[in-house]
Amino acid sequence: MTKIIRIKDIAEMANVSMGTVDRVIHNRGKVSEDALKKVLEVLEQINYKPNLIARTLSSSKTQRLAVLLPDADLDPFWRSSILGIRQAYSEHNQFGVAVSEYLFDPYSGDSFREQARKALEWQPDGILLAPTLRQEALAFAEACQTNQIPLVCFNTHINELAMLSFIGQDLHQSGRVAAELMAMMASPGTILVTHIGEQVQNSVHIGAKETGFREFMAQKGRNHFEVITVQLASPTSPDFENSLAQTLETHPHTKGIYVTTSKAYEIARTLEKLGKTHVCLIGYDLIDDNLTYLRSGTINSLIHQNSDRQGFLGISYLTDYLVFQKPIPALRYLPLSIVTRENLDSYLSNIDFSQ
Amino acid sequence: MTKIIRIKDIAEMANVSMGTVDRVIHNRGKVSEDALKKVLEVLEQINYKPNLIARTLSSSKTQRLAVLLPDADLDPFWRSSILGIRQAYSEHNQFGVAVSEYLFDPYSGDSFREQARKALEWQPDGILLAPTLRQEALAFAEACQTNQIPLVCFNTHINELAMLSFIGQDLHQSGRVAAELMAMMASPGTILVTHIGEQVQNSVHIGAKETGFREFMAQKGRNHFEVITVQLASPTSPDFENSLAQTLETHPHTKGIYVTTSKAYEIARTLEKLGKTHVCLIGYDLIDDNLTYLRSGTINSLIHQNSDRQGFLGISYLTDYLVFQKPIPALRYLPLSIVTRENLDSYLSNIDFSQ
DNA sequence: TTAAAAAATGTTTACGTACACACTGCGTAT
DNA sequence: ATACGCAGTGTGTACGTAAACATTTTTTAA
Repeated sequence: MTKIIRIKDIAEMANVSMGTVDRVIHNRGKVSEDALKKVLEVLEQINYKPNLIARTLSSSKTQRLAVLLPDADLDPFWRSSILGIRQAYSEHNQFGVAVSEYLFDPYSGDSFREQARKALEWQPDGILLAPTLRQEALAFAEACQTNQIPLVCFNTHINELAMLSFIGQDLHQSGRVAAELMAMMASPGTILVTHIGEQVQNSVHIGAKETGFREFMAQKGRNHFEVITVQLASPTSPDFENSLAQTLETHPHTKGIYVTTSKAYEIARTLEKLGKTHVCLIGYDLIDDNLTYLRSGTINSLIHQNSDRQGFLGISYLTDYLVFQKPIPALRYLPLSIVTRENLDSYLSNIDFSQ
Repeated sequence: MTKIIRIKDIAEMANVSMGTVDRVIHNRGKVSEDALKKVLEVLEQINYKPNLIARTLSSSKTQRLAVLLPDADLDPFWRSSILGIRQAYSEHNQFGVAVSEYLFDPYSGDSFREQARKALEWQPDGILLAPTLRQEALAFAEACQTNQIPLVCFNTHINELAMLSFIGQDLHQSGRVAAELMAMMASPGTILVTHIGEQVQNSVHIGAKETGFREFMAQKGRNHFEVITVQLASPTSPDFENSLAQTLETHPHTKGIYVTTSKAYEIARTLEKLGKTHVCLIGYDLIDDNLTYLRSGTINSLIHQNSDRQGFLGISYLTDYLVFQKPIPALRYLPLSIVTRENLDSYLSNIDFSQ
């Protein structure tokens, strides 16, 4: 059992005071070359590990974490992210972190900019961002950089955006998983890749999924499946049902539908109305509406994006970085979880992510 | 921002000293009814949350955690558990926990008893146990109870065993998931449920899986599948291959094999030799041998028991309980993760479980 | 009734770090 | 010569809790 080495011990070894050692460790300057050298030598030699408990207790400054993500009332997809974030907060607030949520309309640049402004106004020490809007996110990231505020992003990866860490999924591979499932479950025929009233800014995000899906199908399903991309109207518009019904008429051998977003329930609802529930339907995310149809069997499988975990890890990473000054990974891909009727509950029962 | 309430504040509010408050909080006795009442009233009123950081710093006693599980060299299944345990250790040792591993031969009661003895000899403050051997585990749990050492179990649930917390999976449901997958992937015909040279003590453990599997098949696959249970020789014996070959001859319409343990690779190897790789093979756990055959396609799907996470959580729970004196859940079921060729890598890349 | 024992209560210190503050020389400006 | 600034250094206190220790009050026994 190696005895713990304290700043006091280092000071004694280097024949200086604790204050000097402290200044060296934190690069606060005001140290003579002579003393600096002596302290560094000792540090080198003994591999000093600061006691994070003591450090946290001592500098009991609360770290402010601003969270910037779409309003779950406008898109239920984000509900689970929020849950993960709150869970992380409840576990970490004892370490002196404060979390403030800024919710924006995922399709409004103005809304984003306003919330971003408010977030910065709060003078946070770290920011967790869901960069759904490309241009706006880039501008915001730049603002963070000039203000020296560490930024962690989740869910949507934007290449050029400078950030401390990204937490999300491999979208390309996620498309391949969907295709694999489709090949397992659907009979040979036409497979639709549907885009539902999507905004332009999501194109990269969704494009990767489709590429992966088609890649797998080209390799493994060539002889059995014909993949066709269709654009449907927005579910809020009255045209939605018609556009789907018409598509199914145009492609009478449709055996499967891949929905690249969390909106599979919209398709499921319409399929049930049209009496076409035999079509194999694969979508994303364990939001309530999807679960209903997964349970009823209209949705055959969902790929779980682990958004809850994304949010949880986002806060955890920022806490580790700011409070404990631990290194955090630049990229964290979460598992591509396949959810079916039978293993659904085993995912739902995990409301807690600790660890 | 609600100001933090310290013991000192409580003492002032109740008109007693800090010492008295401390005694009340920790039930140390030596407090008059009068004072007790006053303090309890204040505590009731203000919902006191102790500062765990300060608490840990103050009582800087190292907690010793003994881990008792099978030797991964004797059964590779346990390798990932160890990884999770070590990961948890590396994240928690800053809070003053020491972890010592005691590895036993999973099929030898003597080996277990010896390691158990050594573990207790070390005088641990908490124990993490994989109770693979029923009788021995029960005896050990009793010893823990008389010694007042908190016990957390993982992987194998034993009903009558008194423990602080269990971490594992819902085995019955896991069988259902396997059946669901089988129904998706296999053509109609005979499905074998194989038991490979299993020991008697595992019977309960494995029985639950088979029951779940059959339950699903009875409900959903009645018309397509015939489920037959077969007992194969141990893979270490030369009879193994023969016993499988013969079984396949006896059941010529075999379209799927469900292996209730992590030994699917043994079947896969033999299937490849026999040239019968078209049989749909479903097993458990991401151990290296299994991965090879999952990648080659001979194994169609694996159910991931998240053993790494089980180990990680085991240590985390004990740390929370002993160091931070946090309440921990009595039962924690982990997700029944479905792993296929396409989402395999997304599971493997998650070497870190933090959070 | 009083000394001793026991119970109750109060006070102090330690945990390891961070940081404000105090102090020491030394050179420069007044 | 005295005051001042300044770099370098050392000291003290706070963070909130736990636990050892010291003191007071109450109870018990002779």
